[in-house]
Amino acid sequence: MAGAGTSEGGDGLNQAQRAAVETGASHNLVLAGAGTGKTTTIVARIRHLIKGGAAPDRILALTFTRRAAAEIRSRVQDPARASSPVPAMTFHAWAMREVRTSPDVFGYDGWSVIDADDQLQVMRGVLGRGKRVEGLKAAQIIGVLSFARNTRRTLADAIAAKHPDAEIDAKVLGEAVRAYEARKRERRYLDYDDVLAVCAARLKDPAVAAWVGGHYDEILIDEMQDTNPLQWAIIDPLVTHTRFYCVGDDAQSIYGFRGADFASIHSFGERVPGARVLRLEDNYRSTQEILDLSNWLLEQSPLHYGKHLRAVRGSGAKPELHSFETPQDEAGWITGELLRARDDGLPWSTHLILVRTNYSGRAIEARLVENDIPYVFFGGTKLLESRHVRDVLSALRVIANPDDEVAWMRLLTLVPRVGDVTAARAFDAVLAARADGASARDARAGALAALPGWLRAGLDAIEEAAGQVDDAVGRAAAMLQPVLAHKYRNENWDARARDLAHVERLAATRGSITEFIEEFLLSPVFASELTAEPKDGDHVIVSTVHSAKGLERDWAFCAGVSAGAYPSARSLGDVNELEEERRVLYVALTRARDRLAVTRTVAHTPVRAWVGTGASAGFVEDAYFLGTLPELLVRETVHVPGRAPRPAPPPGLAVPAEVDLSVDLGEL
DNA sequence: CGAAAGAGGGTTTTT
DNA sequence: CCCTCTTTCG
Repeated sequence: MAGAGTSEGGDGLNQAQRAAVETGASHNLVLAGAGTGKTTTIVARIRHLIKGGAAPDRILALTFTRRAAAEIRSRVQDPARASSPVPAMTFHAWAMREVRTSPDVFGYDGWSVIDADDQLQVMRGVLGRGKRVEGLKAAQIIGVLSFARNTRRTLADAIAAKHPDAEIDAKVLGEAVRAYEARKRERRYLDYDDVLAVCAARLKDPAVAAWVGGHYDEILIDEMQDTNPLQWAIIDPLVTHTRFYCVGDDAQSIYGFRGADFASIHSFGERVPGARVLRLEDNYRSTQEILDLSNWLLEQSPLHYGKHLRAVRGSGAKPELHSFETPQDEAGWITGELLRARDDGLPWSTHLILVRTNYSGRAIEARLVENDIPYVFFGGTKLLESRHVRDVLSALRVIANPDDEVAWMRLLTLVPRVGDVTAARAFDAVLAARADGASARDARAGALAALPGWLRAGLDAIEEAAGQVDDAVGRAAAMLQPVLAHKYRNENWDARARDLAHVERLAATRGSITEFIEEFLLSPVFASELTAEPKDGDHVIVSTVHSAKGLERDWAFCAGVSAGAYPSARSLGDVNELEEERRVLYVALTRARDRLAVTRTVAHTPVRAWVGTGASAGFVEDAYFLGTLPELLVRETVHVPGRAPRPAPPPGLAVPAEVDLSVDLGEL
């Protein structure tokens, strides 16, 4: 529990925390450094409001990741009193809930939410054969567009920010973007940014803002430093209609890529008139040695965070720095430490393993599976992102929304001997029949006549079961079972089939296909949550640093802190990106309570780089964050497996002058 | 000629 | 693992 362990008062809060919890100002910003009890304070504030008479459903806690939302929900829930749960959810989930609950206010009734993969398909569709515009691939265009929308800048500005070196004609790119927007509208798709944008646009109407704001006594926002301009556009109009209680730390801003500007938290007072700013500065989480290393990292920055964490708990063991030859050795050593700790009687929940990328997490995941160590991987592959689940859901989607082109194309190309061309023809036939007024079922009967009968029969069966979503999922999985078993025959089909059974179970309580898919999209379930131990069982946590904010454990292993990774090579040349990388590492280091083990591969050679552009550019002798690490701050161990010296050959070995290298031709 | 299968190359971070 | 390009198959 963050922030526990102080002597003042029976509620476990220190003086600064209590002041923050009981503040009477209408708007508040709590600036809280790592480990100072940020989540504790939010949770205590919510309890305080409820104790003061607020109805739980008049309080709203907004977060940026679904993990953080789950954390708040579970900690607010008082086991003693079965009060109705306080809504804690991501910005996106809340925005969508508002839109869905009040279609007469927001519109967009019957539109489908699409995720990044679907966006990509739509963009590819409008790009046509070349699949590129101005040298940018579909994914890059989506990226620029999303950056523009989240930062509320023009496309041209976003291009300049994201691709400063490329010569891109914004006009030409703009046409591709317009085509993408038109296609989305035509198919009634809302992408993630649309969900926020719809909300922001409608809240501009003061009557709508008053009405929405009137639903809440107080809106709490976790990790305020990650708020981007699009999200501010939702907050701003509500400021006069409800109270805001925001908690954040500029040193932990790591969502710049999504448009967050960590400096915006400094102007909170001007943006939100009458806001009181409170500070939490005592770290209750870590030992001083862990904070010394973290403080040192931040002090190397040209930016002035003005942070110096002080450990209330006092002194402990020095952080460890372990160097290995390969990532496999690294993963093997971490696994070995976990097993050793288990033998010493420590529970699996002692440990947190932090990785920079999903990709690098997989190597560790594999070793955990190998050793039967129960774990949950936050930020790992989401169930919905796996291909087999998308395959099955495509069958549900065409029932829920017969115009869902992406789903139709995916479903149809699953049929043997059907590729893009045949599928597109069939989809056009569906559209044409529907335009003539045919029912969805009749449209399918005509358009799919030339395709195998199981597809039509299967879709009809799914439609009949549409009210029972788990039944519908089961029918879709059954219909596709033969083709999927073939498609994934060399790719772990058995495990994938089990996933599909999980999806069926998840669907059990949902009211409609649309509701289920939307819930699944906006609050994704991680694959490992289902395949690993049950949620409440004792387990190790593997997490990307981005998903780990707010998490803490007795031991933390920060893996892959190698030269070329911190900072990553692609961030060199941009001070802002470089500093965000620094903050990522800072977040990682500050997760540990007692033992911090930083691991890395290969011997360090200095990474020299130019940082910045124009007059502000400077040459950095060693960009690697740990390149200049003072020896005193860590205990370093180099794990290079000693190569066993080869014994000398026995004396007098006969060496042939030549070896016969020709192949035996056999009988010709 | 379109579709399927196989080989090779490359990966940020989240909703 | 995921996407793309190339080769092979029907």
